[in-house]
Amino acid sequence: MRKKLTERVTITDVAHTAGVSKTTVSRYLSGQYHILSENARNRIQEAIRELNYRPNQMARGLKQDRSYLIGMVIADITNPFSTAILRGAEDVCKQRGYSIMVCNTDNDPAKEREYIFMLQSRRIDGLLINTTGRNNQFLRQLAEEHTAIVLVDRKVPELGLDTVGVDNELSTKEAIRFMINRGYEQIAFFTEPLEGVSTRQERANAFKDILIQYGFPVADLYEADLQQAEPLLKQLERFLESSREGKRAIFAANGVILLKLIHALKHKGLRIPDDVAIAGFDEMEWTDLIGPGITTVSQPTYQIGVTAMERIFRRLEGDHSPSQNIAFAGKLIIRGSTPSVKGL
Amino acid sequence: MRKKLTERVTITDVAHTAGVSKTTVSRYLSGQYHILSENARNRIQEAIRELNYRPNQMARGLKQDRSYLIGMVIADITNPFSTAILRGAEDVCKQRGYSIMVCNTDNDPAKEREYIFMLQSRRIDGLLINTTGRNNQFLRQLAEEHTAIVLVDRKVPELGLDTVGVDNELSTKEAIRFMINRGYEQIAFFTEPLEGVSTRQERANAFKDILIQYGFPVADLYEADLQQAEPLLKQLERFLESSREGKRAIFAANGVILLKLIHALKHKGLRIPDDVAIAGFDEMEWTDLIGPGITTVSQPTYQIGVTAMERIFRRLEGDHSPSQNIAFAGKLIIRGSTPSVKGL
DNA sequence: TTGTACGCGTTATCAC
DNA sequence: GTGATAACGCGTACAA
Repeated sequence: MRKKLTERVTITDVAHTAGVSKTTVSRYLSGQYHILSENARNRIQEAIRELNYRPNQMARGLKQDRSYLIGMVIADITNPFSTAILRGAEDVCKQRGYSIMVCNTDNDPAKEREYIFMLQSRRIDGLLINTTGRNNQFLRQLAEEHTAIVLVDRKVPELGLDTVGVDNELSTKEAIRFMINRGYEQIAFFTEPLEGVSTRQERANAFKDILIQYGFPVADLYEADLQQAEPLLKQLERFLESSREGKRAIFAANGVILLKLIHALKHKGLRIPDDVAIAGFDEMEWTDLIGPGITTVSQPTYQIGVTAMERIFRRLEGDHSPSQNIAFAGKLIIRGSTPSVKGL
Repeated sequence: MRKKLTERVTITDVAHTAGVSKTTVSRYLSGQYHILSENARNRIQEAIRELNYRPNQMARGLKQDRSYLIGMVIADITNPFSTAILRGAEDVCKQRGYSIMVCNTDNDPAKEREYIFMLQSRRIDGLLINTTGRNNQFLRQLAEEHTAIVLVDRKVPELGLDTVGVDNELSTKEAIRFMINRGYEQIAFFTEPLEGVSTRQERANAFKDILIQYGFPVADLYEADLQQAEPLLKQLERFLESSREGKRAIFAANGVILLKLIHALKHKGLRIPDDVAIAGFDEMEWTDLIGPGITTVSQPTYQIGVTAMERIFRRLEGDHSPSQNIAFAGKLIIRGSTPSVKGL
């Protein structure tokens, strides 16, 4: 056992110096002031101040079978989309005395699984997860142990869990329709691999649907793994070769790929929008500063975080209603990267 | 007391189904395989798998007086600088089975204090903090309770704690010297309020020193609170009115103010670098994409996070050597926003 | 209004 | 190699 060089102050110490019992102190700590004599209350308060006592959450948690801990499992904390959500989630947690444990998975199912286990060991009360979709059995397990789980951004219908995100179909259709109306005749949809990620699939499907609806002959859908740089470059070149400048545009399925595409275009010496028009998901702090400004679909990320966390607390408070799927409206922000095509 | 709808699986359950004692299971859990018979080991392993047992970290923590928890207190998790550090810290933690609890303070000392108390209640083993500098007494208290504390980015000399960051003096001087050599005759230094924040002070002082060294008559130092938009705009206008285009440049003390300045310049219809040259701290994902590219001082943020966390673990392992001040070299990344002045 | 006694799930001690 | 037992710090029946 670890040597305690400084003896920690416990509830017993407080009880002693206040001249009352542990029970009374415990009542004080949980705010049951009405059951306490004013005398006791004052003495306890004084003792706590004097001893600098802080209740041990591990002991409380053990006793109450509650950790007051929320796990947040995200693919990449470096992604502004994720941190904005985290920000919202954190604000709500703070207010309630909960803390958030962050876990970064890099979209790696193995890492995700390890984290789920760890969080399970810590007896988290709630979990906010942007899942790889490859650990459903463990998530189900967690849910059975009465952990309140909310899926953020990515859905897994078979799990029947609360979900919070943006309305992908509507937002994508609005954006693509806008581009069609601006006169683009070749519109490419760039996305990370679709497999298993609902968000990407919903956006890709919406893209295809709307193109069909407008009588486009083909849907140029490009999937690229972003682990390395080449796949995206290859796909981009494929598109550029098969299209004519002036009437072509790119739509990026999320902020990460949007950024990489802009980098790639710059690298190839192509101008926005003269050589290629571009737009995509995720408003970021820099999207209005690049070239003529980048047209984006903005998601209410902070609000998503707040809402997701509020659902968790609702569940923790005993709400057993059927699972909800909360989809916020995205907002199309039109900028110079998608001007009307010449001659319209 | 909370009702347990599902009985949780405990070490006792595992012991029963494996037909051994709790002690033996505990030994298994802590990896003392050499003391166990192969028979016992197999049966325990099987029982754990079958029951889906996960050891309760709260109970372990309570017993061992260790939480395996690290607190990370940052001003703004939305700032890429902070998340990159978090990323590094998280990677190191994961490897050791520790978890990180994130706390967002908005640079508000009151919030910071609340978080320190909460983390204290959770008996965190380590703390990585980007402090407001206003809660020194509580940090000292934490340190006395043998929490390993590492200050990130901002120093507080009086606390005598380990510190990890960038070499502000060197980096700033290199950047300003570079701008002087490029021919700028009026260089403004923009920063958030200096008071209490070592990083800002060190950079501001380095700026003044180098200007004096090169015989500049005055050091144009502008402080602006970024809570609202106007103060910065006012300061910017003040500089623009007192300087001539073509020979003037701005240096931003960090990434946040750099971004806001670029926004402000765009808002005022000023071109970079024609009307004003600009450079500043913090390389970000977009700095090479804006206009001719923004000259920046890049900090090894991920490495800072890794290093800070490694120091925490060093301390936890019993290293009692004097506190260190680890300063990484910044890297000047030269781009088009700071061209040579015409006529040089 | 207050206090006694027990248990939460785990590990450490000590004996076998 | 193994196991009984006492703690860790707290909350809560139950009794007073």
